[in-house]
Amino acid sequence: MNLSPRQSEILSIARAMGRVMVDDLARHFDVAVQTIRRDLGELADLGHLDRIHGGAVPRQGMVNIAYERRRKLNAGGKAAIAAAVAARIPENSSIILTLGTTTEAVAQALLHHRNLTVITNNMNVANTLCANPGCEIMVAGGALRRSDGGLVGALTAEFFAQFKVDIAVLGASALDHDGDLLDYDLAEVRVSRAILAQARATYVVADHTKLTRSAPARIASLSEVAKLVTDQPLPPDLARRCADWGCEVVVAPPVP
Amino acid sequence: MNLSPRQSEILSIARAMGRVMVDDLARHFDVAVQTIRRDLGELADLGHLDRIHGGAVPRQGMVNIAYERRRKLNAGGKAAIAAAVAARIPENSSIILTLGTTTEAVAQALLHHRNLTVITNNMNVANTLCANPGCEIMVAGGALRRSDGGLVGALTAEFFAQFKVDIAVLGASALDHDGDLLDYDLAEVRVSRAILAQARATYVVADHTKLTRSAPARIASLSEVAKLVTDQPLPPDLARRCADWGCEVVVAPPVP
DNA sequence: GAATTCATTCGATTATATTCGTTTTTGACC
DNA sequence: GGTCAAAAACGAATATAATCGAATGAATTC
Repeated sequence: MNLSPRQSEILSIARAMGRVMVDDLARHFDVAVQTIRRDLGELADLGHLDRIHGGAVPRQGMVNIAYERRRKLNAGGKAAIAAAVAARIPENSSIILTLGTTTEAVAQALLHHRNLTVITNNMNVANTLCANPGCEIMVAGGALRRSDGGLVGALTAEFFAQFKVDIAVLGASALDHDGDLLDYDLAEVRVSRAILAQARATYVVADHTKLTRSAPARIASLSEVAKLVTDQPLPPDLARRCADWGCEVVVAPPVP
Repeated sequence: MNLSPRQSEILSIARAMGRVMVDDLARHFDVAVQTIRRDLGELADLGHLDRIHGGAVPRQGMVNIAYERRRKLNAGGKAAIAAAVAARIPENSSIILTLGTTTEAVAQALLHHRNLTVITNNMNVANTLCANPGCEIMVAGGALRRSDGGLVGALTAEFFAQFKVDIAVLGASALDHDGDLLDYDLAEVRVSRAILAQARATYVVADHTKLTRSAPARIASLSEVAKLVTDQPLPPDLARRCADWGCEVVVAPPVP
């Protein structure tokens, strides 16, 4: 999409002033505030600006817009799941955190746990948990994927093979009606499978939006998993299947 | 969640002053103390601050004060060295970047190189080069050291053993008169030695402050190194020795 | 134990998303 | 050129959501 002249000017004003306000811009261009809002919204979608209440600021850094948007998608549900998972991870334990925005929310929720050992192939998780001094962090080696800060590939799987942890927190791109965990990227699936083998218990985190999606590669079945933590009740047939498998389904209560 | 402008400013005030008080901030921004409290609470939840009674202090996680200071120390010299090194790294090549603030400056200077493969055990380097889409990044696995974002340990050394690169850019804590590269941490030294073995050519980066320092562990001798890039001429005896060894000494011209 | 400071709730204000109808622009065709 | 239909841009109205400040009682510091 091309920028309108007004949008270009908004952008240069924003960059020059460090911040623009909706009202000021509406007066400056003599248009309605809704029009300005639309412009700002589009500029934000294109990654040029960040919306703030009442205006916008030029975006600094952060390479990946699509990923930022994914992170905001159902942020409430993810926070709820994260809190529920964190409550089920005891202090003084060792865990693996994998890729995915939900997993990153779990890392946020673990900021105040003490004496954790966290092994992760997610740069965002590592950066987040840096702020928790009571947490030893092992970063898995591998090729860095810009789109989400993930470390993937054969070397990553090998790395995980050297550990054995209490709990693995596994993300997934999709969760189908048969209870299969699915993903888009085969390299990532291999890593996930290696992780599954190295954990005494596996918790899968997946918000309800994952139930309506599909993906080509299969990671595992919920039958191999100890808990599924989600934010809305499962469809009855899947819930029954989980019960048969002994996979505990945790529906996280919303956090206020 | 995105930080509001006020939250960002609170954060930078906190980092600059070492501490912020609720009342002061409320007066400074001309808002109610409850509003400030809310901001501080959110910043604390995000791991940026720690609440104390009446205010907050910056959380020292990865935002290591000592490290930040080291990074600012002789920043000009480091930038000069970085530019000189970047000029000597051709595009379409594979390199290793190790720990150290000077190495991080090199990463900064490589932001516009194309088609690089960079292998690093430095989280800061990885985060920086994320912004360069023409650069494939491999992150070495290992234990994350909060003080400098370094990945160290036996696993890290093993990881590097699987690669062979054109150039390794090696940092060092100290450089003594005999031309020995020294470091404080034995685990890091092991990694550095593993790297030395995996590179067709090694460039050592060390600004002049490293010449007056010492450290207990020996990484290698300059005789094993192709180039030493520094920011001020070496003492004559060391310069002569480097010449004998065939180690080219590059004195980087200051950048304007 | 007195005084701050804090967390929480509530309501008021303001900003936002969304929808809809109007105006303007565009481009194709006669 | 002129006409028309489709598309885009815009503004108004509405419901939703975010922000802020005041009030309350609990927790804390001294």
